[in-house]
Amino acid sequence: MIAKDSLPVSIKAVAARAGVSIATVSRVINGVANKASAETIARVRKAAAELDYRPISAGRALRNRQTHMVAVLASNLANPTMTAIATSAEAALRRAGFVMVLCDTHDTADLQDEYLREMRARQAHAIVLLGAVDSAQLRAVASSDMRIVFVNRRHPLGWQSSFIGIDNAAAAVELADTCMENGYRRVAIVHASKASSATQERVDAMCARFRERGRSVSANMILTADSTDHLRIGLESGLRLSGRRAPDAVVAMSDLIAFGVHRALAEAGVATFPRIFGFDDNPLNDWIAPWLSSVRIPYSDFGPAIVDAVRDELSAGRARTRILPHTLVLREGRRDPAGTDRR
Amino acid sequence: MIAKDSLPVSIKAVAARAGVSIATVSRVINGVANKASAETIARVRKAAAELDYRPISAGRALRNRQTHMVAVLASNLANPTMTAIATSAEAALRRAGFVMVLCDTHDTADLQDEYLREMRARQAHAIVLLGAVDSAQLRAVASSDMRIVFVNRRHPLGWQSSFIGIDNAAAAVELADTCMENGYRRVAIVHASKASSATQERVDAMCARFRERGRSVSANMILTADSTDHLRIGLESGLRLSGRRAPDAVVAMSDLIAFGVHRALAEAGVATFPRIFGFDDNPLNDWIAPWLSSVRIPYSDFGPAIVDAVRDELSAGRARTRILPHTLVLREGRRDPAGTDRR
DNA sequence: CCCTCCAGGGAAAACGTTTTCCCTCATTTT
DNA sequence: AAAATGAGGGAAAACGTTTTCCCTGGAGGG
Repeated sequence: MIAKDSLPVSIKAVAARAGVSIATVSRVINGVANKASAETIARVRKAAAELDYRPISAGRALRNRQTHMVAVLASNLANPTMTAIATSAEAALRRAGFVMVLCDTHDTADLQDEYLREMRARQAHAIVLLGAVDSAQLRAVASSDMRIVFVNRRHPLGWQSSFIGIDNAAAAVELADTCMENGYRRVAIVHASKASSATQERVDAMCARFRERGRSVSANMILTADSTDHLRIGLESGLRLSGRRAPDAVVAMSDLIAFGVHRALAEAGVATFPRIFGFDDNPLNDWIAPWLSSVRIPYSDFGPAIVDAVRDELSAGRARTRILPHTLVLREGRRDPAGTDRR
Repeated sequence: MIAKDSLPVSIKAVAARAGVSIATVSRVINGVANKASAETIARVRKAAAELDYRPISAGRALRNRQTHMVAVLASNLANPTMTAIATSAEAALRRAGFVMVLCDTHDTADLQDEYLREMRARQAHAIVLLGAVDSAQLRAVASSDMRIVFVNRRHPLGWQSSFIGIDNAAAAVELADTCMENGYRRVAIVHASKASSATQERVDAMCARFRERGRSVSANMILTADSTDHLRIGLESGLRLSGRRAPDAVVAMSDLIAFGVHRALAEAGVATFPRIFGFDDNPLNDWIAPWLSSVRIPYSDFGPAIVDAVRDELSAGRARTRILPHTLVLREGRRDPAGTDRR
């Protein structure tokens, strides 16, 4: 086997080896019909294969003014659910011929802006905002031709835009109903910032449902904490909760929050453990959180949906909303450290 | 506020607006000294700011034959530890002026090859192999000038190369010693494919240590399963384990494997629960796996180390090995579903 | 007063593609 | 037999940068 040239092989090299012009090579590579004889095609293919040629993407990008690159801007990669969605996106994008660049905005406008600008400069094919936050560039970008897809959280300003997510209100209603059917009378709600449309929708829908069924929702049963770290929010809220008369159930607006609550209650050594509900259904729950019931987001459906959205935005559709089906996963596993399950 | 041009603003526009040539704009943007008067610099800066100009990266890439893009090829993004490292890498790379493209090779040679070729075509600044597998392109790429950094797993063929990871042998010895100090006489070892240098080193070092201290290591206490899914490996091994006389301790070569083992034992309803050890120390362990002791990999140190490696490879160093410090995190939390902790 | 040198800045080449023209034959149609 | 058509393929422009030359004017030194 011959050692490869250390300098990258360009279309010129292939053309020379095949004895044709670079135009012909380009056309063969791109499968342009009726522009080369079968014999020429074969010769070019052979030369390309022998040299292990692959077009440098910078040249293509310059000419075509677009790369086959999709940027995923996630608000928090420490959240396993985000990475699960990103993982699904990666696979689907690869199958569709894209590569994924993954960015963590840490839920800040500054970082999101920085990345939006960077991705514009890199001519990303599309940008997926996995948990968008309001920011200057986000507004500016609306007037450009940039393809943007919102996932989980809608546009912070409510502007019309492509969206992928679950029906948060419906899921919240299901949770409320489940609580009432199980006879839980004292239900605590723990949530992160309501700047997130998802959180807002969930909390609002739950409260509305309770009231609709004639239950009052006391304000001090709705807890939150000033942080972007869901674990911490859960922990702090859980500690505050453990100081009072115990609730029958706790509904956390994300699994991470639920983890925090659970830990707080466990460490506080509460006597009776409440039923705990979450959102997302972390892929690991079956394995390590058998005490957690959760609204499962269909991670693996997100990838394909994102690819669809990216393609749609390209053609015409613009601003389609895709609601993916969620499932309420009820788990009955041990719920407290002492093993004194109440059922 | 004026609506932005929908067509991207190029260096030409800035030059026109500032009344200078594009050469000057380029030099000002790139901070080339002694090539522009203070006044000119100010004018160019102003024009660039007003147009919100940022150089299209394709142009740069073409000219400079390199992008500021680092590809991270992970063997399994479903593993939270991998994503934790990737997350750390993302942050560090961003601070260093790079963007990260994240790829999942699913531990297959085909996908790794496909991505290696793709990233060569995209002129990635460097490639980080987070769990490399042997593949044709991996061998081919050695003779090119591509910068490659191996993380966690060394080069599958043992070739000299940049490496970042922990001292697996030392950690394994610590684990073995801990087991012996605690008086665990029947210790089971569960591992994934030994094609991974990390796994190999861990298992070998543990066995060696046991023998060194005069303990025999019976083959039927070393379990594995034919899968790349660590959870499944753990589950299957755990089920086999639960059919026999219970071990005092189980050492899993990754936390995911440990999760699988734990679930198997819990579902099998074993009477006495063994102490369980893992590797990686999943960031969520403190919250949801208080029964798991684990060798903590310093995730957040990986990002900076990767950036260093990427820079080193550039200049001269080539093939430096960076061993990051691990910690054995011992947890004493409830270990079994029935709460009958043995201590 | 002449020469040298330097700061400041422009023209143009080069990077690797894709695609639009254009040209040349050979074949078919009138 | 002349004309139209079409297949096959090449030359060159264009995409947006960076950087190498080159030019000009003025300051400093002899």
